[in-house]
Amino acid sequence: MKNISIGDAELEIMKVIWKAKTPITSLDIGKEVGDKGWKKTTIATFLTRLVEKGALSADKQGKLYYYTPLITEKEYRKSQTKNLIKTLYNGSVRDFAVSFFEEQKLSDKDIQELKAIFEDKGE
Amino acid sequence: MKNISIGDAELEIMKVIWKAKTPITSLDIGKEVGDKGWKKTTIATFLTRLVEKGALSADKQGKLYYYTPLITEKEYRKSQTKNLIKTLYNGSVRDFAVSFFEEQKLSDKDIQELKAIFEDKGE
DNA sequence: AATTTCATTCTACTGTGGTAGAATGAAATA
DNA sequence: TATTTCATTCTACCACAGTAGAATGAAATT
Repeated sequence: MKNISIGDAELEIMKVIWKAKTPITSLDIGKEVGDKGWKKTTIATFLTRLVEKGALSADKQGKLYYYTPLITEKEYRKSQTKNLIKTLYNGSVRDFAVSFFEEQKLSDKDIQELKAIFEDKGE
Repeated sequence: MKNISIGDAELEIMKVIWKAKTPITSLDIGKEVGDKGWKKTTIATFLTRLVEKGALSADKQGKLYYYTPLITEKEYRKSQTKNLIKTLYNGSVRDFAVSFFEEQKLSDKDIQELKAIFEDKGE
């Protein structure tokens, strides 16, 4: 469970792959991130590095590689959140949660929803 | 309100300065972070860079510089949290909050405390 | 078969952060 | 005053991430 470090640009690639739900080629990735203006080779570099880091696996099917995530988006979000709490709140989830709710503006509806989650947890 | 980027090691320095509450010299910073095993010049580099980035101000009093934070720890925590939500949850505080509480294990006491905060907010 | 196409690989440049030795300059001390 | 001390500055190296041109190799097309 090593902490893979994924850069901002690399993360955009991961997001596309996560969203795809099924193995995807660099061609399709390129289409998805077209708005970023990245060259094909740039995307290829990101893919290579993500594979090296163990964030993706690459399977050659015929002439193309199909990329599959080795970490789920959920896991990644969780590890990043955990890391932020460790780094900024001394690892105290409680401290984080308290200041989070003090500072973020949540709508009444959001609060209701969270209360509901708590009720579930309380059982 | 530009987003200052502070590295992990630099952040350790910031933490010491935040904790100090009052302007502090690199000498005292060095004492505080002694366990990190950083050389004096390493700490000096961090300080210089933090000043360049606008995270600190440096005031020469007599022969020494006294460093003062230009961002508060609270502001920094907030901006980092906001950034994480933007990066990983499409900017939706609600989505973040929901999955956060679904995944983190909070004690009953923590939950009580959070409920209390909600009550306050609800008024 | 010759040529074009195009994904992948190789190589490389840039900026930033972690790290620190060497040089500097001024105050403290001998 | 000569010397030592020591914070600050200068310079530099490495790793990593962002970015992409050039080379490669194999399939598709002519």
